[in-house]
Amino acid sequence: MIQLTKRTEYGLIALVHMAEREGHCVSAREISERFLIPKRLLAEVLKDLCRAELIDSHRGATGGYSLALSPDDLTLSHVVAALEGRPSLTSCEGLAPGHSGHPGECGLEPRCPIRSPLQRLREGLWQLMQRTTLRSLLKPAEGAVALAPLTVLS
Amino acid sequence: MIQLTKRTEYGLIALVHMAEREGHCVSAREISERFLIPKRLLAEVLKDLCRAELIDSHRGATGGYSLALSPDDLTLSHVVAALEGRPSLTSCEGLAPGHSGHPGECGLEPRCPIRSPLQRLREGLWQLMQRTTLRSLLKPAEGAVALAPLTVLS
DNA sequence: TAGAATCAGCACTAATCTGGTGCACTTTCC
DNA sequence: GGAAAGTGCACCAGATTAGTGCTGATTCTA
Repeated sequence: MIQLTKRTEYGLIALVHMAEREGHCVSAREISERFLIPKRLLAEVLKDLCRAELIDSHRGATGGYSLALSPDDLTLSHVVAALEGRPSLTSCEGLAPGHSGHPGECGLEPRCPIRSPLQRLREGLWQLMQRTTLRSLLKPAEGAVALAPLTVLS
Repeated sequence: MIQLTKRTEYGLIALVHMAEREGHCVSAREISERFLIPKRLLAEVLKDLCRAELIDSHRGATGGYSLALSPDDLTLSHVVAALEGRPSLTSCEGLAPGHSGHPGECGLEPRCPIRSPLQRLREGLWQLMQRTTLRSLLKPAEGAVALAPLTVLS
């Protein structure tokens, strides 16, 4: 399915909130109460974002989370990679374009006719995510400009 | 998850095969044997493609399927829409940009901060699929040209 | 120094989705 | 009339996702 998971959704909401509170430390409780997100689940998500070094965590009574990157540098691709892993459009796609990893992964290997073109498509989707910065998610009106033209050639 | 389902994958493989045999009638059995796809599942997929009027079916002993559209007009967006439904990146997105359908669908309705920007992103993804024609999937080498530049503005 | 508030780690459950199958039926060609 | 093809509906099993429980570690504040 072509859909972001709830985890990614919650992660993005949290990141947007942190960006608007830049400089401050935001607790999981605050976010979960404000946006009606299950607190425990949000905590899992934030933990993963922390492991991916997209945010910093601060323990203790007045602890919480804050952005580790500027909203201009943090992109949707970072978030998706941290919470879902890098997307592979078809089951037989390898990781890198070179695809030196698991050559036998695709049962249709020698005859699969759609593999290589779909890899290009995935690259296009990935570019789209790489160009979608957290900043562009902040203010719906302004953000539009940040979604730059995308080319899917070669 | 950002991934096409097996159904879509099988559908694309079948469509590519039909395009290469344009004019002929291709049976589900032929495709399933050639590409090692479970026949019954493929039949389900082809049925859906038929309902979406992307292919024509011909019953009887020498029956089978054939393209209802030219490979230049049939796009990935058609196939995905027929087999998975139009993608909605987040759970709270409505169908149309106007979103007059289910106003209460999103529990975070008034406060969800990522909704509108992600709708724009989805539009970008959708454009990407609309510009990916069946023709561009045919010959990996030539097809590249058909993936035109994509703009995600406004 | 005690307590409260916070993050961290692990395991677990329930619901949903996906891939795949069974079977009986209809249509059409030979 | 029979074989070969598509159609319709229901069903099963495994994987994924959403969400929860509980315990422990850290750190601020009173």
